[in-house]
Amino acid sequence: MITVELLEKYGVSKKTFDRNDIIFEEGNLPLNYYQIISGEVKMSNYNDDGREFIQGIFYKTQSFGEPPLFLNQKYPANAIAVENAEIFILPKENFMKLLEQNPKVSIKIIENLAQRLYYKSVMAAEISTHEPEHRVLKLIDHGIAYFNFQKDKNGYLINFTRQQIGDLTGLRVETVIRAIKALEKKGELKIINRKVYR
Amino acid sequence: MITVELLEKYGVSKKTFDRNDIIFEEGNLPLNYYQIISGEVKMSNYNDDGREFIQGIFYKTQSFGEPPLFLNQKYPANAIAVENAEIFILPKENFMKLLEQNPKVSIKIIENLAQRLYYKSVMAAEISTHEPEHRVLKLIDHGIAYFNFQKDKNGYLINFTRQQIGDLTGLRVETVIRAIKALEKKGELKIINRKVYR
DNA sequence: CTCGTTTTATGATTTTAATCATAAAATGAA
DNA sequence: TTCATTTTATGATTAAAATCATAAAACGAG
Repeated sequence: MITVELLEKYGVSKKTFDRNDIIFEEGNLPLNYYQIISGEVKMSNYNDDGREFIQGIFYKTQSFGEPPLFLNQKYPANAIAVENAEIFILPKENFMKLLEQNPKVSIKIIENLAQRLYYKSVMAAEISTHEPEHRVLKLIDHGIAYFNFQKDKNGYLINFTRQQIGDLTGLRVETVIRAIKALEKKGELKIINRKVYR
Repeated sequence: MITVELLEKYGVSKKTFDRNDIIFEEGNLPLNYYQIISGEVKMSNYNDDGREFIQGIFYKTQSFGEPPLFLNQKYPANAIAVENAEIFILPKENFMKLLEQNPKVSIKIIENLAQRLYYKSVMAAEISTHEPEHRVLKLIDHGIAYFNFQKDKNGYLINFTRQQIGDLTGLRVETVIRAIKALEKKGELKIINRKVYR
């Protein structure tokens, strides 16, 4: 998102997180700009009985957690490393100075926020008004365009677990399993030794 | 959002829309920047059997529909006048030139997108993992902060219909009616001749 | 390699909100 | 000011996904 050179010019630091480490927590005030060097990060909420909702999954070069930074509001969700991750951390003041002094970066930020808003619009409509199979398929098709799914001879490998798909679509894991089976039967996707291809 | 003077400098035009007029439609490519002068606009989706999901409601001074403009993507939803509305319309090229030549406007845009992303994050988690009463209350509390609800001696008047609340939370109107009654019984809000106060 | 954990899987049962039916009250356009 | 439409309301019924129970397969840390 923001080039390494520019980040270093403004005093960025690096930090590593192990699988399941918390990067920041819901309810806390934002202090930094975060940009992934390597690994995978999820932003998610937990309701009172521990049920998870995944707001989004982020990969290398992507930033996350900016909205509350711009609004001086508390984080609406937690950021957690899904696998070992290396992350650039830039203190808020430095980040704001960087933005001010480099107007072209603003455009990049706008495009990034616009992209995330677009995803949330699509998924909100799905979750509210469509049945499980439709939701799952929409998530998968969005993922092919914006998550880093790899294509091989069987098609795109959807490298999410059934549980993750459930947490992204507001469905329980059993419902996702049954929806995926039904979609396979309809020829919308393939299951090759438990892995999903589209 | 953007000052009238600046908009006029870049050749903005005004257009009026009657109640239920379509401003733009899902699937179309964005051609303009829209900013409300007066009236009320909703962005919403309809599923196959006509069920509506309202992405957001916008009032005077607010802009809407920018994300696809920045991404050169099709609109993910329709924009419809909820009541007679007067709207500034600035062609895309002019808007982009305005942005380029006025870096401070970018910051305003960023803050606006961040605010909308924040709302969507909160509501997505609600819709996915919480029961009707919780969802309705969260929408109302968000509305007090960000929609233009007016306070009087009974508290904040929630000037949404039960149907609108349903379309914003993914619930059917009967469920919303029952949830509001239950919330009144619990003392979370008041119903004074059919109007909801919080 | 081994063993505990996670993931996928399937069937039975339950719960919850949707749906269906109906109607009174309120609103608004002619 | 009348009449069609919208909004609020309530009860009965249904359908769909959640929940519960259980287990095999796969994975991964040690």
